[in-house]
Amino acid sequence: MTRASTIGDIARRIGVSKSTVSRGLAGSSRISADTRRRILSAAKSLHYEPNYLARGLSKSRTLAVGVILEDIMNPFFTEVAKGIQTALADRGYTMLLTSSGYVPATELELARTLLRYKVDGVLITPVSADSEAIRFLRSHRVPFFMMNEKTPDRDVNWIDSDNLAGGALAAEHLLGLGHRRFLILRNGSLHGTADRFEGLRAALEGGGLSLSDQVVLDGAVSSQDGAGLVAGFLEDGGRRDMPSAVVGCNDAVAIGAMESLFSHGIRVPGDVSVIGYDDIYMDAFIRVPLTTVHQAKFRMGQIAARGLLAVLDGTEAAGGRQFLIKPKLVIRESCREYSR
Amino acid sequence: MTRASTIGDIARRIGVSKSTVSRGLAGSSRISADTRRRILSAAKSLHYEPNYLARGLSKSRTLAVGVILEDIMNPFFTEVAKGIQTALADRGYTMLLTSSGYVPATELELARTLLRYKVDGVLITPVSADSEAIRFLRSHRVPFFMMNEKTPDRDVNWIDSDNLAGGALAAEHLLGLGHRRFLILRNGSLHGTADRFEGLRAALEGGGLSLSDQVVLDGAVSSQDGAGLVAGFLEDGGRRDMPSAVVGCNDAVAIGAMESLFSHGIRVPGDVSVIGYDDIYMDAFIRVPLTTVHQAKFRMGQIAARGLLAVLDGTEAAGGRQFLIKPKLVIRESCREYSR
DNA sequence: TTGTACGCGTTATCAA
DNA sequence: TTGATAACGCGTACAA
Repeated sequence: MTRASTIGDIARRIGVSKSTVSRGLAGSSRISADTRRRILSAAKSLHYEPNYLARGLSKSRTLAVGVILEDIMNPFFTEVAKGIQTALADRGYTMLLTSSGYVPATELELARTLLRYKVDGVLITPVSADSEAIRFLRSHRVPFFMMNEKTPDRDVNWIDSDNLAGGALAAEHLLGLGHRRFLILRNGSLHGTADRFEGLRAALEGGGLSLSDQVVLDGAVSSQDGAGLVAGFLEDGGRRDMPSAVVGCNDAVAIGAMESLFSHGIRVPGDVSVIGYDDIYMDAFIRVPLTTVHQAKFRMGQIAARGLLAVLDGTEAAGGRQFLIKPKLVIRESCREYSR
Repeated sequence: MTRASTIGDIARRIGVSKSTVSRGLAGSSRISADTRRRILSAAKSLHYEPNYLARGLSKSRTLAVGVILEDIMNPFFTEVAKGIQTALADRGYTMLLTSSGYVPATELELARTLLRYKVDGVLITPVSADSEAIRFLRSHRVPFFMMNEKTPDRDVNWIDSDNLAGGALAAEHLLGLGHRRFLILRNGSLHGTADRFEGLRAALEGGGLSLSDQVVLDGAVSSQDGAGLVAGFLEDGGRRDMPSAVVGCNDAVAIGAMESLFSHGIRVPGDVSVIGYDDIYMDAFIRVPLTTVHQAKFRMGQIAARGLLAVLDGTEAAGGRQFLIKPKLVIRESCREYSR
């Protein structure tokens, strides 16, 4: 295994010093046109590639940004990643992508690893706004941007969609269709979905309904969870008293729930309406195209990445950039007017 | 912004040399229990984190593996990534995940970037077995493993599913259901799907059919492509002579095609049968659950990652590990017996 | 068991 | 315009 060539090899080849080669490669102005040409040609024939470890060590900047997503299998997050990717590529930054699987310990481990690789900054959809990973990033003073999550803290950067408004949007749609009893699949430990639940609750009470009349199941995050919770409810006698609408805290959960309803012989939207949250691309393809609340995922990633870069450039203060995106209702086929 | 602490800081704090600290943190045996304890405690109170750039530079190993996928939005690839991730994590390696978007120039750029970050090896689902990225990796002698692709080259590592057999599997299923005319959505420039097409062709001809009687549309890779190709065909007069079955070169394409059929008032499987390839998780959730050919995605990633690690360990030769996985048919609801 | 000295590949500072 | 030298943080051969 032949060693990769370095600026030292180039220097030796054409008889100049390493510093001259470094300047030539960096496109510095203080260098003669001729030596620059010789340097470039030698670099090419030696298949030279710069060593970013050495460069990073020397400059204390790596041009790499770490990204921690909650679940790489959920198209919501990968679309956010695409937004990040384009924004970073525009500026010559590299994206180091990782996935926590919603596990706080993994999230912390990933933050730690990224820090050790000396990324210049981190973009993260945290499990919660005060997860250990977030505290870790803060205590180590790594520039970072939270996505899909918010916090009252004034010195943290975040971009989130207005989950309270979104939850209300979903509730009002169902109320408008005449629904009065709901099966709500939430996740109390994920702040974003907790807010959606709050918005929902407020809208229900605004409509004169009591939360205590609703069925609330906690712990939903994946489509498996959604299917499992619904199956458990139905097989546990819930069938006799089935609510007329199911509310998923995200689309994955709603899709799983819908599938479970079908396999128990319950039709959507004939017997029961289902609504989700996120507007992932597959919503249009599923068994019954899903009515949901749209989030601007690509833009979320893009804005967060650009905000982080602004911080890294030093053109922005280190913290306190905060964005709240308005969600909007997307009506497809999974919700229908309630008929006794 | 306070500088991150280093082994030098620890050394100064407790009055030993940097090498002693290095040994202490590495868990070397040649060190007294007492100094080790003092080192560890100082490291903790200083919030020390090792600098992987420096370590990598010094050891010429980074414990990082680069991964280049074709499309991070396609669940096929993210499931492969999960397999990789678990295999790498078991061994303390970090996964650097990237996505080429099927663009050869991007793929090359990513390979180059990963090399510059001095990853120990690369796992890649290449656009083709002799893409520039692959040639780049070979010429730079980076240990790598191709996934979802194969080559006759004896010294390249790869794992692929038997696409010829898989294509035949799909064809034989449809033939068995009585179908005789097919709309085939292929992609000639992606070797894997080209093989599927070959297997399909062979099976058709084995069944006494001629390829020239079939409708073959090229350039399919995403669900948008599938939808667009079908829409183009239908709106261009294909409707009058619609084949009884559509074959997608992957599930994304098949799902897009199915959606387009529906929006043109053609029922699946009532009027037309649809078959895909990959068995991505959403196949079960879509409008008409998709009959498809299963690929062991998670295992593919896992095997490739373990194979690469074996090479890095030096326990295996640098090249020539090759795996062909048998695909299998998964029957759902999108294909039905042909009736007149 | 511990310390000294050097190398990894690059950039930056200063002098020539 | 160029070169010598130090520095980035860590690991390691060698010496003590």
